Amino acid sequence: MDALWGASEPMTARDVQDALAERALATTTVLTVLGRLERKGLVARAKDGRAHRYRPTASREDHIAELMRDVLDAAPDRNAALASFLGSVPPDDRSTLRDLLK
Amino acid sequence: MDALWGASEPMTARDVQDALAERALATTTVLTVLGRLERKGLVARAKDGRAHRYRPTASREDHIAELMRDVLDAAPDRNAALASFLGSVPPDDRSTLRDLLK
DNA sequence: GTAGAATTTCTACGTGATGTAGAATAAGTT
DNA sequence: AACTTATTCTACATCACGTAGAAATTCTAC
Repeated sequence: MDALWGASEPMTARDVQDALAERALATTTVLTVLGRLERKGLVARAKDGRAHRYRPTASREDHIAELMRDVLDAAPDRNAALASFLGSVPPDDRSTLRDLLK
Repeated sequence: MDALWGASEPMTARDVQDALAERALATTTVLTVLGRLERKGLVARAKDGRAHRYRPTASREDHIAELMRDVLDAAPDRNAALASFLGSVPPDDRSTLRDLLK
């Protein structure tokens, strides 16, 4: 659905439809979904001639990070949740985190 | 719903119903939900006399951690996602993580 | 400037998850 | 055996989501 993370430029609905050509979606389907994504704040759009150009409001990784925070926010004990998270994640991730926290 | 994280002992459906007394749920409602949670592997049950005793299969924090991993697994670039996560989280959390990674 | 094509909006339908609970059934208790 | 209680099965409303048609809007080209 969010195959417009994969583009560098904002895309029109037509562009999105073409990018998802394997699925043979109707144009209205693409528009409906883009509209719903906009309502949820995941994409923004700007008029461009007859059409609109849609772009993600956050990068895919930023979006992932936001979801992770949302989940974490549900924890009554954040520290315990973070500890469990660290313990359950592959060692490479721990290395990454260690480096990033320098 | 999962107010049985809050108990130390496995609870019967009746116990759960009592714990959620404010909601005045029918007994069958509680049973239905517990059954669905069992199907999803979130709770396990063992027979105890006429009834069953239900218990969470993981602590709340472990469950949170699992959800966080599930989200992270959707990232094509884990490191970037982790970086964004660290950047978007309160400083206290970063301290916690630093300590845990020692 | 009007006909035609592209774009958008509005409405709608099927499916699956979830909150809710009744009817029927099973299983102890007295 | 009668009664209470727990469980299962079925069901319904609501919501998100994938999908798309009909209608309205808006460019474009003649």
